[in-house]
Amino acid sequence: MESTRQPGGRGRRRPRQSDIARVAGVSQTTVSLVLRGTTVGMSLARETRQRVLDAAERLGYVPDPVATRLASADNAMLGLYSFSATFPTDVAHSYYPILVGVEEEAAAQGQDLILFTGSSRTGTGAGDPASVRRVRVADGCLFFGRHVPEEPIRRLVEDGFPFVYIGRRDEPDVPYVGADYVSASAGVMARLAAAGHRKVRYLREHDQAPASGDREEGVLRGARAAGGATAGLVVRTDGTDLDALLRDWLAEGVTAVVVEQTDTGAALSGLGAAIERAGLSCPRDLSLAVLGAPVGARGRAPGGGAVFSGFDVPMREMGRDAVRLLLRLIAGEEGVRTRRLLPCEPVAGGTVAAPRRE
Amino acid sequence: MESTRQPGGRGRRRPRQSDIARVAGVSQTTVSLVLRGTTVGMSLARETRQRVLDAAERLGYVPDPVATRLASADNAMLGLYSFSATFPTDVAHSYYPILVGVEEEAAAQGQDLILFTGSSRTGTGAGDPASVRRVRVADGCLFFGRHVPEEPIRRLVEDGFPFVYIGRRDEPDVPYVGADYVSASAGVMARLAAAGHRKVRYLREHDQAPASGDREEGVLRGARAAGGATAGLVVRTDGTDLDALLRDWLAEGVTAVVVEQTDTGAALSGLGAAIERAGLSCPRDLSLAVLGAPVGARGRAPGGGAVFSGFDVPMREMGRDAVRLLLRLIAGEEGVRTRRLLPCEPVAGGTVAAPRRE
DNA sequence: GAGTTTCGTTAATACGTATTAGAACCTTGA
DNA sequence: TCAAGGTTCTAATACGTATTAACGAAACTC
Repeated sequence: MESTRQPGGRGRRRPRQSDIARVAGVSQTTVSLVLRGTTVGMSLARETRQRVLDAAERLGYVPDPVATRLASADNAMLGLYSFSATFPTDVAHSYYPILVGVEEEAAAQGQDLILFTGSSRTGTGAGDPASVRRVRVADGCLFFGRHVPEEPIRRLVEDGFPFVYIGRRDEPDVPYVGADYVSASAGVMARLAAAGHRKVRYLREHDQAPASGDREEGVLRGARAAGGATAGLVVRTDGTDLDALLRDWLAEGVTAVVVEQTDTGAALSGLGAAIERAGLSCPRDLSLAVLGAPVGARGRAPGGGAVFSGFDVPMREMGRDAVRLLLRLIAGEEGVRTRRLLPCEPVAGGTVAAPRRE
Repeated sequence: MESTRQPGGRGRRRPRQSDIARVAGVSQTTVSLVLRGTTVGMSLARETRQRVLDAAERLGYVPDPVATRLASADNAMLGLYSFSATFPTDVAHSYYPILVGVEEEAAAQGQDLILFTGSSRTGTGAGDPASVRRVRVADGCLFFGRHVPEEPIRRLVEDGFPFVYIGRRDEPDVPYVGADYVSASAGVMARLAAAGHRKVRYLREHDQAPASGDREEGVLRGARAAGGATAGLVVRTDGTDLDALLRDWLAEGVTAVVVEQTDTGAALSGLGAAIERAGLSCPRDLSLAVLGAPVGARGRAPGGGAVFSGFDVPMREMGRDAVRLLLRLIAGEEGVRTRRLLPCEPVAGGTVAAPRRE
């Protein structure tokens, strides 16, 4: 690729501090001092300052983020690195609200966002250490995605580069902002028990992410607390025939199903379709609770336009909080709580009712 | 702020090329040549090369991406500036597929994206000239959003800053990648006429964007070509009572309605609701065509799960193509077609049928 | 009026890598 | 023996900004 800074022909080269210096009749150092805000002990004549500012304005100067960064300063840019595609192609892009929150808070804090792309490409591999290292052009970086290579993250920790993970992590020393899936999931089980359900099944996908493990732990904890039967509680959906599963459950006297909500939402949509195919209605024949309401699925519950019962994942707030935490880390603040779990809002919804009496 | 590069106390400084050079007993230049792969005309002794590689391996060298970018005069960063919020909060974020396309192509081309939020740091509005000028931190920039302040754009053109608008623009000298709404809309009218419709109405929102104007022009052109009645063809929805409108249309013998699809999709959803309230079915009682199928509205057509008839806006491809065009502009290529209109895919759909015979 | 402080500015350098223009040495051919 | 050419490497510099040390001039002290 041709150099950006030597555009052939018409296009003017982008102005740098030395250009301003020439126009204003001062040195590059002075320009830097004026634009950067004087360091302690430095003072500049008001008139000189104004001349520099005018020249900068006239030339349309904007600092080069890379050079600024190399000279070791902050450039008001936060990185955003996703281990899956940042903008997923399928409709159920469950991460979208996180982006909204990140953008909101970044804008409010006067930070721009650098979206690091290519993290999902097969060629370099998502966790390619060299790929992750790019994030250093930013002052700090947010990471998200369910599956994360540990090696590059460890490197960043060693180097002392400020970053925050969106979603709970097991590795020590990794700052994160996550959701308290354990409590929220236990709460869902408690509400099912309170509604009278004694035989409940938990449908989750085959997944190793912490977010999945936390939900399962919460469900099991809630089941124990409710004293209900827990044998065979958990079922994974890899290749399962959901229609057969549903029949078996009903035959066994299962009155409620808890479904994990993941990126794809495959388990939920699959089960919903099975319920409709069986000619059943929810919550009349079967109560349904969802752990983390799917973003696009409002009013899509089988057999009506009800909102799913369960809880809401505070994705937007996670995004916002992650930005705030990252900025404090960048600022080098002491005593910041670097591992945070946000509470999930319970959703009463319309897909859970008392079990039908035979 | 603490420097990232001086990890306090024990942590050893990251090795750089000069460290390798010292260990291997060569110059920094040689290290760079070895690690980067020799440039044309350069040759290195196999033995030297190996010594350097060994030293690099032993020291755990990883190139500093910031320095690399500064030295190669290529930040590999494209800007993305939206005149509305980059990540709209509401569900019908019709721009989303554009983002998908932009990210895909940027990743494929090894470019990162800088997202500008409009109101940054200065706290000024989205269209503020000072705000727009900030995009110059990137090598080039993509713009999108229906309503655009012209002044800052003109300024960028003057300065020769490479940028591409996503969506057609009227201003001369503004490179863009848009969709050919005129042809596509005319095509929809032609298909309606071919299906036997003689009395058609066009419902659009009150809007000044080129995308709206193009659709109207296409509809009118298509109507003329079909020789149908065009009097009172166009109706705008600002505050209109859609139920009354619908009644009138049916009384007049209107058999098909063409609806413009915009950001909000208000016209379409409003009309759909009116049709359902009137107890009518589509396409039995009224054919419905949409100019640019709404992203989230698949299977939401009134009275059934049909796909809307009309055309698809190739948003993803627009995003990809815009990135490609921008990179060619940045490279200073000559003879690039800088104003492109992409064809829209016709969608047969299920909401258009032959008019009902009385 | 010599010494000290303060003010306003700049020269020099650092950051880590890429690239260009040779230097030093060796081989070859006449 | 000398010029021509090739091979292997390095010195110097560029990239654009931040920072430190220092300098000249003016203002103050005694």
